[in-house]
Amino acid sequence: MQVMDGEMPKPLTIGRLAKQATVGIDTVRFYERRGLLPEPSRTTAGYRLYSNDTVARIRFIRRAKLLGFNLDEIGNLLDLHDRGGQKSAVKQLTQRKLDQIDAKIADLSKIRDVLRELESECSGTGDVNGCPIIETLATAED
Amino acid sequence: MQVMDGEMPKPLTIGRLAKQATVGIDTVRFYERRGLLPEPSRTTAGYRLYSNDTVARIRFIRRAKLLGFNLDEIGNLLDLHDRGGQKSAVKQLTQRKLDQIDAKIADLSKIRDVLRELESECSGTGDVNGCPIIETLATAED
DNA sequence: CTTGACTCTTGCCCTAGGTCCATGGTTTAT
DNA sequence: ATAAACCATGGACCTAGGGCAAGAGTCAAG
Repeated sequence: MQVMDGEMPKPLTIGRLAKQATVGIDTVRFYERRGLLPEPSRTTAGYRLYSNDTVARIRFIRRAKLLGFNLDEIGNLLDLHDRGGQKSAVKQLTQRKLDQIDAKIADLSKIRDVLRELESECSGTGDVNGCPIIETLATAED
Repeated sequence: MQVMDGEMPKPLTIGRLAKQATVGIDTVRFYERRGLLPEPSRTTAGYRLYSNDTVARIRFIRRAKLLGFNLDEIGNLLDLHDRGGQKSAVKQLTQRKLDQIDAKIADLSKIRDVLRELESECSGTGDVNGCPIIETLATAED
C-alpha cells in the first residue's frame, strides 16, 4: 500500500469551514463565543484551524435549530453528546421542547379560530362602518 | 337642569391613562412615538393630557396584538378605523394574518411530528450511545 | 513584489416591543 | 412648607441570533 497523496490537504481555516458547513464566518466565531464550539488550535499567525468534525458539529447545531431548539438548549445537547450523558436527559429536553411546541400550536389555533370567525363575518364591501373585525377590536369588553 | 357636578374630573394624565388601559407609562409614550397614538394636548407645564377615547384606542392596540398583529399592522388597522377605510382592506389584512398563522402552525406541526417520532424511539435508559435523537442530529444527511 | 483574498480583533448595529434610568421640573397631600 | 408622588426628556438596555465594518496582519498566485 503506497502512500501517495499527491496534494497537501488544505488546512481547514474558518472560511473553508464556514463554507463546508454552509454558515457565515461570523456565525462560526459567534458559536465559539457562545461555547458551542471548542476553541480551535491556531497557526503561528493566529489563524483558527479546525478539524473535520467541526463541520459535523456545526451541522448538528443547525439541525437542532431547525427542530426548534435554541442555542442554550443546543449547548446542553452537545454536552450530553460530548460527555456521554444519559439518554433520559436527552429525552427530557426533547419532551420539554415538544410541550412548548404543543403549547404554541394551541395558542395559534385559538387565534386562528377567532380570526377565521371574524373574517367570515366581514362582508368585505363598503366602508369600515359595521366591520365586525374593527368593531370587535374597538369595543370588546376587556 | 342644574349643573352641579360636585367634583372636578381629574385630568387624564399619562399615569392615569396607563392605569386605565393597563399598560405601562412607557408603553403609552412608545405608542405615541410609533404613531399609534396622536400627539396629546399638553398643560402649560408640558404634561400630556388625554381624552377618554385614548383608553379605548390603547385597548384596541392590545387586543389586536393578542390576535397576532404587529404594531405596523395595527397602525394600518387604526388608520382604517380613523379615516373610514374600506372593509375590504380590513378583511385583506385579516386574511394575510390568517395565512401567516396557518403557515406557522404547519411549520410547527412538522417539527412536532419529527420530534415525537424521535422521542418515541428513544428508550430513555442508558447512556447517550445509540440515542436516536442525538444520532439523528449528529449524522443526518444534510 | 505586488495584488487580492483571507483572517484577526473589537465593537457597533439590526429586529420587536417595549423597559429602565438619570436628571430635573411640577403637583399634591400632609 | 416640605415631602411624596407625578411627569418630562433623552438615551441606554434587554432578548436571540447573528451581521457588518474598520484597521491591521497574513498568505497565495502571478
